[in-house]
Amino acid sequence: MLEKQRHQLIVDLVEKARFASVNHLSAELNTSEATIRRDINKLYELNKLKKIRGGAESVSNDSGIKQRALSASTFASNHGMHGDKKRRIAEKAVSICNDGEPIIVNGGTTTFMMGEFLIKRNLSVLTNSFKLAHYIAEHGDNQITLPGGEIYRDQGIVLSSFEQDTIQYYHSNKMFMGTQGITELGVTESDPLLIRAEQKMRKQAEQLIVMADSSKIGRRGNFILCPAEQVDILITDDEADEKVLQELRDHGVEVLIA
Amino acid sequence: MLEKQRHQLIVDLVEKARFASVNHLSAELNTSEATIRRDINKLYELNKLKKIRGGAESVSNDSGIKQRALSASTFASNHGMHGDKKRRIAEKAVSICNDGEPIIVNGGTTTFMMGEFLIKRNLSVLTNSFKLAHYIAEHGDNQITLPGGEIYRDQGIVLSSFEQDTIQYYHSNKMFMGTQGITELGVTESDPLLIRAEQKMRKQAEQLIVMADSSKIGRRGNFILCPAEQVDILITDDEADEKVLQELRDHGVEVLIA
DNA sequence: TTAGAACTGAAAGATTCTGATCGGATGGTA
DNA sequence: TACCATCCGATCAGAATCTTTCAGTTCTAA
Repeated sequence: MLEKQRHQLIVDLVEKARFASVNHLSAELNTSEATIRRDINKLYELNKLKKIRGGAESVSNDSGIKQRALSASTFASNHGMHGDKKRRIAEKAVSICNDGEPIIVNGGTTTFMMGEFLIKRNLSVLTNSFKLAHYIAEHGDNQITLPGGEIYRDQGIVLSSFEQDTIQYYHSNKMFMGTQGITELGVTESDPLLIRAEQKMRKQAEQLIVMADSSKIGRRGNFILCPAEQVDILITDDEADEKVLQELRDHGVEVLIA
Repeated sequence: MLEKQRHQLIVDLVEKARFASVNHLSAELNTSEATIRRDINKLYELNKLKKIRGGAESVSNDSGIKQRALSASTFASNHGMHGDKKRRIAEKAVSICNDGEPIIVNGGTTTFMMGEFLIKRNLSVLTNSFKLAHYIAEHGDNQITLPGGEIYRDQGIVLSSFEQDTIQYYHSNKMFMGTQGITELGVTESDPLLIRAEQKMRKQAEQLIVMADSSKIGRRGNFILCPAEQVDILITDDEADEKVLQELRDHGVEVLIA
């Protein structure tokens, strides 16, 4: 990571949380505390943040609050029932990507959490999630590609009614998607719009990777998206029903525990 | 690969991601780091990018860190020299649209201000401005269509390198665009990227409506976008040079004062 | 075709950055 | 106050990056 990028991330993190400790920053940016201290000193010289014992503080009172409101909504979902699990699953998902690799990410709350980890990596992302694209555009420097189409606010996605699409020029090894439920019968989704969006992108990727926290395992949603055989990898957490997982393995699904 | 091509690619990559490391660029362009460094130096001389340790940074966005927040920067510009004028011009632009009408809006700061008024109306909007789309999606309930493509952070636009595009299915009476300068010789723009984006969308609209505050009237930018004859309506403010306006009228441009 | 200019990749040396370490400073607690 | 844990700044070796130089290649114009 470039020094400038690190500086930007530090300021972002400080702005977002109002305060950030040296320890936290060094863990977050995967660098030594010495470097963080040096960075904080430089940013302090530039008046980009306040230096306080133990870390750094946001320099602006006004805009700080505004920005917090913005990002608060994005991370509000983090603290849901299965927030932590989802977050770890998202982390695991990003970790299996290779540097520089182009990936496809479908809209949804689970996949949205990949954003936090994607911005630390150098991956090229195609996503129909307007929210994810916006998050990465603001916080990261990944290359981002959006399909064309209309914005569906409720789903937070961009979807075109036409076959011709920017997507067709994109190719990737991995496509990531969330799900409402997965059983040995297949992957299900709750919203037909999401299904259409998913199917468009799925053609362009070789591996289909499904992310589902344990509450989704063995559950069935309203609409069937695809049979279990077509899933290459399932990422879930350690509370998933082992019986269902075994059935999925029998259908050729590789199961990863986050 | 020709040097010129390489330079273009480097600038593109830097624009898209805001940063690019020497290492990454040399891998991406399949050339030695020595060459990349030389290229970066040349492009730096030409002010096409900023040189930073480890790589290069996008030049468009000066003070960087603060402005990164896509939505925060939006109203900052409101308070610029011509902020009020721009705002009134944007208001006028929206006012000439008919309810329910589909319109095309090109990226840029002036056109962005249309957002504030668009959300109060019932118009269907096609825009390549990621910022504008985000603003309307958050604050309004208009139907929004985005072209597919990659996100260019500094311009805040989505642009595809391919001809095939969602845009081609869209048709509209009116296309709105800002400009860096307009004279009887034509409409000019500062950023070649914006030109590419503009020309794609222009084909889909019947009327071309240019928005330019008085400081832009009679001024010339770096790149010529189109001759004055192709402009149907010009919206400007009451301080515009009347002599230039008359010349434009003689070229068939209808001039509206906001 | 040839001479000269421009470009490229590689290597050497200078510069800057990073991570680790250590003594001293700071804040909290009894 | 005395003690402890933690944090900070200074320092140094090693790593990464930058500039310069040089030799080989490609391009250009006569």
